[in-house]
Amino acid sequence: MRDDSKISDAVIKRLPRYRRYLEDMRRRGVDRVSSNELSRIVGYTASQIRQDLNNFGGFGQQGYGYNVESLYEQIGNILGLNQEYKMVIVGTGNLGQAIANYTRYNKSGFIVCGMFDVNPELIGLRVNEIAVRDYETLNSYLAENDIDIGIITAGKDSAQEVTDRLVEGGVRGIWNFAPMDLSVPAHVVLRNVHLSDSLHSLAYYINRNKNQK
Amino acid sequence: MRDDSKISDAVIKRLPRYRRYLEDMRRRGVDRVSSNELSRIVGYTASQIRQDLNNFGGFGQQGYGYNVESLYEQIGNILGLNQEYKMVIVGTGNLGQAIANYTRYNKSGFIVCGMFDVNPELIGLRVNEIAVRDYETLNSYLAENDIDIGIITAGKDSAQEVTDRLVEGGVRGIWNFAPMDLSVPAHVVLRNVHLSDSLHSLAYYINRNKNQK
DNA sequence: TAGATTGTTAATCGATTAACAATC
DNA sequence: TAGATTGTTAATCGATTAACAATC
Repeated sequence: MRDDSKISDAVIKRLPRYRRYLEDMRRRGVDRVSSNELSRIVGYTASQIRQDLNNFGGFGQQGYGYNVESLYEQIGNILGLNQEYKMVIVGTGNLGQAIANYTRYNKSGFIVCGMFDVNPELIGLRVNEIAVRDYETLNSYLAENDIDIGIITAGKDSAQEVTDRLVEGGVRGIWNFAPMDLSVPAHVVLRNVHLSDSLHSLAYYINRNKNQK
Repeated sequence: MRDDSKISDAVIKRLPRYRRYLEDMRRRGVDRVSSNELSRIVGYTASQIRQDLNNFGGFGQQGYGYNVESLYEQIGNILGLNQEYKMVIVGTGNLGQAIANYTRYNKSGFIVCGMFDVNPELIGLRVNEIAVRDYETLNSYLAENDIDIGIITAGKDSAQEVTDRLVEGGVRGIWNFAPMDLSVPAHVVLRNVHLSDSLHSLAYYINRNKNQK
């Protein structure tokens, strides 16, 4: 295995996609796949697939290809999906609930342990079987529980303040849905989901297509 | 203005981000900005900012920089945010509601006109002031209304079927939240928000950081 | 005019693709 | 063994950065 820190983000972002298709094949009972076949399915070139995988080691076998089950597992290991991650969600609106729901159904290692909100009407309610706690208790909750990931589905105005508390509380990663850029120390990982940015770029291509007609 | 079709997606994805910061400056009453200042704020190099903008024309002025208000407007125009987009949401769970909510508050040109679901308990309800309609009526609704964007917040299993109906109904863009890749004809734009992929890549970096300590 | 900063060309860097020897 | 397909090096392509002449 190479020095992981040199592997580009572009490669890392493709891994979950490979894994998604391998999961599919695995379920369908396919047990081997060549980089060429995989290429046709996932839409990257066979060469790129081989390059990507060889950043982490030789998972294939000449003349045979890749074992689907094994490659699926290996990619999971690379991503760290063989572990559990404890998460808290700050902001219990529809988006926060949607995420809590999703991770609950989709039996994965990402476990929502706590949900927090400032709204007194929500505090104490059970959302998706998880009690909504008072945001004021977040600090003490983080002190008592070893939380890996903080999910920010709170409003833009409070997002940085929430972030600071989460970082202070020892989370190692932040998944941000607020439409702004947060600052975090270097040892904390930040991943943004900027929905409006995504929608705006969609608008661009819609117009481009229209103009071409 | 150059041939838009040659502009890379990387550039397009940066535009909403520029615009976001310009909006901020504009609100704070700043009226000019140099590529150097902008660089410090948005985090791309000044060189890249100038390159990006010059794909679409010369918006700056030598010795002065860029006019904040004007550049903000121009980027909006490039993205097509000076128009309105009619949207339908298929799948009225938390995620669908979150999006309906967001676009309603955030006074933009993206208007949710209809929401659709298969669940009889939801049909007829008003969610965020928009009536939830029977999914079976989607075809006729699309025939009668000129819808630009279809938002897929339905489950994975129905996502492709929903897509086909939306395409058949004449939408020009699809914003997909289902955790799978859809096939659409070339004239329809597809933008995916693969939340689990995003979370999985976050997991990778969390582990990398941990291992480095 | 002098200083500042753009627009744009040229240089560099990195990522993707092609090619092929190694080997199952 | 012959055929297939990987792992890996080399070539290409594209995107980012640097540099600077143009010009406000």
